[in-house]
Amino acid sequence: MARVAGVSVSTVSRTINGTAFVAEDKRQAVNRALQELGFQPNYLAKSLITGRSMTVGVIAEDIVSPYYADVIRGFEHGLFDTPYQPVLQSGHWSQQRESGAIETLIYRKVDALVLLGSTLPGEELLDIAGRVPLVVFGRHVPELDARCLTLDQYQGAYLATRHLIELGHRDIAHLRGPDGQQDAEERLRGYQAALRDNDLPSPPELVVQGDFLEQAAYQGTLRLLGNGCPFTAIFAANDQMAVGARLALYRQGLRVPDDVSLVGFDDLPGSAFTTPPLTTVHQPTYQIGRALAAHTLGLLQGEMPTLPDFPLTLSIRESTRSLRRTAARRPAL
Amino acid sequence: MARVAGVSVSTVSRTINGTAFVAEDKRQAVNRALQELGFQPNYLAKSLITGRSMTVGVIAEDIVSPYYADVIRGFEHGLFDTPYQPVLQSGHWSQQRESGAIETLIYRKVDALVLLGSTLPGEELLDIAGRVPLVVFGRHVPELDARCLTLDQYQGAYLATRHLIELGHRDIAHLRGPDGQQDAEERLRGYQAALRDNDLPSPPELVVQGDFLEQAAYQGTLRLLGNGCPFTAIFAANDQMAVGARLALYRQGLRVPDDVSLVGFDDLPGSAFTTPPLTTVHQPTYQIGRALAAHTLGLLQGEMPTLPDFPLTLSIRESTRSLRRTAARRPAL
DNA sequence: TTGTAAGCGTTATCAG
DNA sequence: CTGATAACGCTTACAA
Repeated sequence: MARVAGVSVSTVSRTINGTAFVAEDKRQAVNRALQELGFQPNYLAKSLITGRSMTVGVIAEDIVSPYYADVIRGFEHGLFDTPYQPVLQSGHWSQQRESGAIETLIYRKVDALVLLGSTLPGEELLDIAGRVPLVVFGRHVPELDARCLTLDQYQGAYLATRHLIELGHRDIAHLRGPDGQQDAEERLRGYQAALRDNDLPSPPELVVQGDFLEQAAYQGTLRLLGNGCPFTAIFAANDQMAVGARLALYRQGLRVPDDVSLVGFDDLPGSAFTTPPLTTVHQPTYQIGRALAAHTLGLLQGEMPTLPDFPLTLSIRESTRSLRRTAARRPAL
Repeated sequence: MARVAGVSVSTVSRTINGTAFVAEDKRQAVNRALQELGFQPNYLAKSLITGRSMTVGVIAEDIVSPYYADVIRGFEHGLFDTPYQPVLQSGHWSQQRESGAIETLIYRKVDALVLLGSTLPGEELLDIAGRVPLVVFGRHVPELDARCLTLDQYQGAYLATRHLIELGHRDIAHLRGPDGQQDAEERLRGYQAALRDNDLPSPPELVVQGDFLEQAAYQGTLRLLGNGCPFTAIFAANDQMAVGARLALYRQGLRVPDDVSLVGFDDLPGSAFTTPPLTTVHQPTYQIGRALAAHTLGLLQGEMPTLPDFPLTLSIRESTRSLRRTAARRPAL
């Protein structure tokens, strides 16, 4: 390449990277040779010496999940027109897979690591943060406070439940997420707090276990309808579970929202198009993705950026309605 | 590292990679030092010399789309327990973005490239195939026949339409995908062929334009209902559009399947849980992902693997019903 | 079996 | 402003 242009390799490097002034004629000669050979510098050699790979690793619990997918989209957009490239990997909800993915990405010399959800213990995350700039979403580690973006799940659940209460519902069931999962626990607490604050009972029979997926919510709703404890509304711990519940209600001939009001959590892309469109707690996933990207970029430039706060809001659509216009009743089996 | 173990760098390299026999005592010394220092070889230096990065680039039109997400999941699973790592990028349905993503990945020296859908012209793909082992899904390029995995969209659409015809429907509308998009055109052709083969009319007013998204399908269905041309069934070009149509019908007080039967295409993860569960053309996306992974692996090992055939099947659920049990009628406005 | 030394393709340093 | 030349951290002949 340098030979074709008739200059030294250093001059080629300088023209390509604009690291120093190069005389006009030499520069043109280099550019001509560049064109002619379709030359591309070797990224590996470059990174080997600069010590930076210009990539940022992103590990999502599950790339398939529409929830994380939207965060990823925001993150990607945030990195457009930036010299940095996102490199995605799945954690597959497994500590082992997640550790593996992290090691791989560090091994590949990513300049920063972004975790979209994490099943790893805090100390392990702390250890990783010592090896590579780390940004975490959906998981709070006290020692990593400035690098963790979390949403107030408790508040979101409280909002959702209060909405139902304000509509006149008194018997509100909850389809909860997996046992021990941080978000699931927070959402349960928010639900319970809203009931308590309004002097409403919260019988344990009205809380049924789920795993954030449709199938379990479907089954759970059927059990709920069968256990003899009346209710007029359901707060599902996420939209996928709300969809499962909605199908169970449909199969039992119960109308939403006429017979049972239904609220979800997440506001997935599809939730505005369920029948009826789902009232749900909106998570600004795309914006979160962009904020994570901006934060990472700042970190990479040696700044000490801070993460913004994202309050959760309620998207009120058509799956909830005032109880005052319909008689409170136990749904028919 | 070599100093700590008291051996030469070559011996370290040989123990790590098992490239040659190393005396037991030295090997142990090396392993001890490895542990002690938490040493990790530099991937960049290694790849620089071996010329292989042990990564395979995957570019999906849209990582957010549940359709591609499932293919990706299959692909990732297919690469588990393999020295190869997938590296994902989005093409964002734009030729420019897609080209950019491809260049980046080639620049990063991926050992193979997998395209999940592509908007690029065939000749460009051909050019890329000359630079790096290429596997393409959802796009057929004659010169790259052995590397292209495509599904018979025509056949799938034919199946869906014939199913409706067999149920007694005669006036079947079609919500088509974007103009010029290969799959969309094939599905339209399959729909038209099924009608023709059964001596059914296919008035152009019953075909409305869409873009594979819910919103346009919603609007399109409203137009369909307003244009005075009666129909008893809708074949949507994909599940997302079916969902949009279903909401429009709901808003107009039309029941599915009682008043209008509805068929989708793709069988997305959520389509089994819409209300009612959607009858749709099933694409074995996860299996496809695994097949693509196996094929890529074969290619990387210098084999000449062939891609399997995936016939499309119909998942008959609850959004379609026989017209014989209900009077054929023009849906009320 | 092991060590030495020559690269891999860049950028950084330092004379000129 | 430009050209040698030394790294970067590894693998792989080639010797020993």
